Amino acid sequence: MAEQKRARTLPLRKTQPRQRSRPVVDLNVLNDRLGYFVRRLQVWVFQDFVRRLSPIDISPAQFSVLVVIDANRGLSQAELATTLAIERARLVRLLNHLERRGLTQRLPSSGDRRRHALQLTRDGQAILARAKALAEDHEAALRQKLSAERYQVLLELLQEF
Amino acid sequence: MAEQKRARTLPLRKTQPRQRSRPVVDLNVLNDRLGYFVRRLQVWVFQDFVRRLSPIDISPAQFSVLVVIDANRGLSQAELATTLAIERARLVRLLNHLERRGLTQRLPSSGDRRRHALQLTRDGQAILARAKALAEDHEAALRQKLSAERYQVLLELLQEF
DNA sequence: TATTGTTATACTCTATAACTATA
DNA sequence: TATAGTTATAGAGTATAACAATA
Repeated sequence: MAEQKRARTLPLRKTQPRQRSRPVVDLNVLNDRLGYFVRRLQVWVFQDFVRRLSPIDISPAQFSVLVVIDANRGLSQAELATTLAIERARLVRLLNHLERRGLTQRLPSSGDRRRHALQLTRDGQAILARAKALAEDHEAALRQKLSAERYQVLLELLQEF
Repeated sequence: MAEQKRARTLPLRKTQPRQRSRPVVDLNVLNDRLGYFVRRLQVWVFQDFVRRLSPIDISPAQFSVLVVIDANRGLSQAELATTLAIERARLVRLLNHLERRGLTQRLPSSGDRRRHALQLTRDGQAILARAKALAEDHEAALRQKLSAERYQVLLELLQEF
C-alpha cells in the first residue's frame, strides 16, 4: 500500500498564499470525520504490525487467535470467534492454516461432542513468545509515533469502548 | 459483530469489586494493545457507515473518493490515490464502478495527456449530497456511542496524527 | 429446534508486477 | 528514465447460506 503522507500539515511548499496550513488536496468534510482518521491509524497499525512480524509470518488476526487460545486453553471455536469478532467460517480456515503449520490443535471436548477444545502446541507456544516480543516492539513504535501522552489517552478511551 | 464492553478502567460503574467485571474469555496482552482497540472501533465504524449508506449503495471508500473529487475538481487519479492512501490499481476499478453508475467522469487533462481530470457528474453531485447527510447521521451515532466528550478528544488526537 | 463446526460462493480489499502511452 | 493510468493475479477478509453431527 502507498505511503500515506498527510500533506495536511506538511511544510513542503516554501511559498503558499495562506501559508502551508492549507492542504495540497482539500479533504473537505473528511477533516471532521472520526471514522476517517480511525481508518488511517488502523492502516498504519496493521502495516507496521505485519512488517514487524514478517520474520515469523504471523498476521494480526493470527496473533490475536494464538494469544486468546493460550490464555484460555480448551475454549471452543464459537467462543473464540465471538470474542475476536471473527466469522465462524473464517476462523475454520484460519485454524486450518495454523494447524498445518503445527501451531494449534483441535482436541475432543469433554462432554459436548460437537465442540473442539483448542490449544497451542509446543511450537505454537514458542512462536507466540516470539510474536509477543515483536508485537511489543510494534506497540512501542506506535507509542512513539503518537507520543506517550496521546498513546495513553487513546488507549484508555478506546478500552472503555 | 459482537458488542464489546471493556469494563477494565471505566470509572463509570460505582461499585464493581471483583464481580462479573472479569471477562468470560481472557484477552491477555490484547487488553493493553491500542492496535486491537483501534481495529474494533474501525470495524464498528465501517459497519455502521455501510448500513446507513446502504440506501444509496455508497461504501466508505467511494464516499471519500466522491468527497475529494468534488472538493478538488480536476485532480488526477495519482493525486487522489495518494491523498486517500488507495492503491492506484484499486482506484482504477473503483472509478470504473462509479463511472458506470454515472457519478464521475474522466476528462482529458489540459497539458499532460497522461492524466485524467476527475470530476463529478450532476448525478454524482446529487448522490454526494445525500451521502453527506447520511454520513452525518453516522457520525452523530458514533458521537453518541462514544459520548460527546470522548468523541471530541479522540477526534482532536487523531487529527494530529 | 438450536448449536458447532464445516464447506462453498461472491464480493471487497491489499499487494505486486508488468504493460502502454506519454513526459 | 520516470510517471499516469491500466490490466492481471494472488491472497486476505467479509458476508451469506447451507449442511451434518450433536445437543
